[in-house]
Amino acid sequence: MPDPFDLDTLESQSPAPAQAPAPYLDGLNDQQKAAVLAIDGPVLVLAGAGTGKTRALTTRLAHILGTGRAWPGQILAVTFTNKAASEMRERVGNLVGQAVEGMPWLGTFHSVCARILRRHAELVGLRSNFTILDTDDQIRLIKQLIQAENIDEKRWPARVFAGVVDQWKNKGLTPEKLPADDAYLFADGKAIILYKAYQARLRTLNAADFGDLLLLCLTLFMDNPDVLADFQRRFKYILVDEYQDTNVAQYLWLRLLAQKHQNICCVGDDDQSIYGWRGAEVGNILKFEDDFPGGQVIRLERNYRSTSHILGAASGLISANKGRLGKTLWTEANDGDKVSVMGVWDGEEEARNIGDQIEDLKREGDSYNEMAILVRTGFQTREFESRFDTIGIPYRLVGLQKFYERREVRDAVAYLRVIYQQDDDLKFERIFNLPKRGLGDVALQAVRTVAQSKQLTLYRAARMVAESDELRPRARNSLKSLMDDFDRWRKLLNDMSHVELAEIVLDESGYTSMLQHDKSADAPGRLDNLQELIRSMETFENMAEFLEHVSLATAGDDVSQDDQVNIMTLHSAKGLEYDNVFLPGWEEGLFPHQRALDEGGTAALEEERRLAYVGLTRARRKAFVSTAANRRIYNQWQASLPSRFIEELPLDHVTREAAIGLSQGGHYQESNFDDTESYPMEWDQPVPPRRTARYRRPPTKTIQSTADKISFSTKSTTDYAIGERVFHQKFGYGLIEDIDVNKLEINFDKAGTKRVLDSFVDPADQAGQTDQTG
DNA sequence: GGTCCCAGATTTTTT
DNA sequence: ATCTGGGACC
Repeated sequence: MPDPFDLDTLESQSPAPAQAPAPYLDGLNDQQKAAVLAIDGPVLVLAGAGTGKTRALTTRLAHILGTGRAWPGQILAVTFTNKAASEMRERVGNLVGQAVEGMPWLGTFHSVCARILRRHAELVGLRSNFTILDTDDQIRLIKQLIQAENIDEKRWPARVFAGVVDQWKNKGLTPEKLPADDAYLFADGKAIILYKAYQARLRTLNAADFGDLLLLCLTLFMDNPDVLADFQRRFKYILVDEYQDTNVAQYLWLRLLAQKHQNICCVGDDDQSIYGWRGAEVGNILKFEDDFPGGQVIRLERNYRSTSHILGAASGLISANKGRLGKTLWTEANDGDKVSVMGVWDGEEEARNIGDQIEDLKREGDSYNEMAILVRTGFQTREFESRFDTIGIPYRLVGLQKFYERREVRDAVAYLRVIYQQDDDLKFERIFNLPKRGLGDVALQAVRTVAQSKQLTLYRAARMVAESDELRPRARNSLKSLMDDFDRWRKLLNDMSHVELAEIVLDESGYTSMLQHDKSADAPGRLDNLQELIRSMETFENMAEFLEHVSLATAGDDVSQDDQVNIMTLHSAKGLEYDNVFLPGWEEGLFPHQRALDEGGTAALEEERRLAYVGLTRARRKAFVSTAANRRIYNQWQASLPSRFIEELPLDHVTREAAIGLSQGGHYQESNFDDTESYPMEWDQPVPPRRTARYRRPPTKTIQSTADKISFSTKSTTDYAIGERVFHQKFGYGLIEDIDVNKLEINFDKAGTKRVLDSFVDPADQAGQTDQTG
């Protein structure tokens, strides 16, 4: 058998086709079988939620390998996340055994591109050991460039430009291809200059950011037809997961690679496209048939996951979207319970309610692991955390804080990277004075100057500065000792395991003791994380493998064994499923999110709706939607209307109820809630069910203004008028000059003209009476 | 060079 | 409310 890693011996040969029986087809439905067997030519598999996509997909891979159509090394299989990639690897492995080991091209877009680039780095101006920058490094670097260009950093923050660059790279735009108008996206037309400078700087540093991995790979292919031809010949079969999430660059990349054999299979679901905001093009999946004429489209429509009420509710909801490819999901499962829609007073009551429901379910025998709370935005988890802490429900926050993004982990990795590869200037800079060792701006500047004038890496320059009289004795000695440490550690690289070395470095660098002496509350947690990092290193052969993993990975995907309720955002819930799913915060402005309503138009609203669809379809047995009448956001109370998505749920599949807090006082009319004519919820008097110390400012005023409205407005209005005199805690008295929804432009007597939110001011004649309630 | 304080910002997330 | 980054001050 030829070496699957060697391009030249492979060329276009393939293993002898074998007519093996196909036991793995047993138990697949007809559509799934079709998706497995349609091997030649372009195929689009439209896989609805819960239709057994992964099973079909992995079986397809097993089928290609099992029938001898291709060697493992001739299959390109790309996913978006490491998690999806490893799941696929594992499941294919279960079907075909060892052969999966030889599938070097099963991975994320980024890891596959990195692999290709490391082979041909010199063709795009890099060396094969190039560093992969993460977002943090990227922003750090851009900040330097912005300063160098004398651009006001306040007005034009580095992180914004990082976002702009990312968008360009997602679209496959190199600085040369950038439309002239795009220059004005940042810093009054200097955007192109900055972009060029940034790219040049990356090349000098022998580094690539995430976007570059794809973009450079694309450039490599387009500028080097022979290289492209090699890969085109090699990849006899191409498989793409979550095709609806591909961006333009990825799409172009795939199209180039598929050109020769045309055996590309794209799997996805247009109804689950929720990453448009970061460059994903639903268009890619919608125009598949144009791009690949003669391609087959196979629909997986039988849902194996949810009850028919849940499926009915989700299908009804998503049917409000236009421009879908269209699928009709069906199930043979029984009806189950209807989707519960609950109205509550505020976020606190919502958390209390869901907590109670969870306890009931647990008492009935369900496990916490099979329950999930899916929120729209991160801050919504707070309310649940504190409630669950109080009543003792165990929970885990999924995917909210990424392991490798934690500061201490990044610091530790920076040390290891500099040891392994001393020319990593950015990482060197990161730990230059960390822990504090008396090397501040002056020292750093001195090193930079030398590096620049002598064209050296920071590391080498630092060595020189340490030997010179450049710095004062104190700093000089400190630097010298740091450089000696690094030299010593580097020698140890060959003598001991990467794990042992990491322990020694953390210890000797003083990083551990810095944390041990840190009296802040999170220091112990940080130390734990370092322990965890050391432990996770053991799963890698050597330092090189570990570092490559860290660059491309985010997760410490160790799902703990305990029985815990899962709390996560809707986005990170994609691809997961639970018996019981709670969907809190279905309110206009929160979900759909205000920002989507404000700036994204119909497209953004539809994406929000798909997000709701994703949320509902995560549930196997029970789904609980809730909507609060009041919500505190950034410490401001806001009255809110039920999300339009609630209204879009077909009545046959939902039950609507109000929480105790709303019905008890008689202010809330349940009949109103059941009657779609009278949506939104109404109440006679906006009296909160109870007040706590934290409930400082009952949202009385705003509620009255929204309560008489019948239609769904996307913004709440203010009840102030231009010319009205108001009082502000901080700015004093002033006159309203302009109103934009709930933002007031006020000319203050003393403070001048400011823009403030209406909830911060009171009518001048009531000043001092309305705050400090409770 | 280090510490303290204030202003400003705060959707969604991968790699 | 809470976190971060930058600038002022010791």
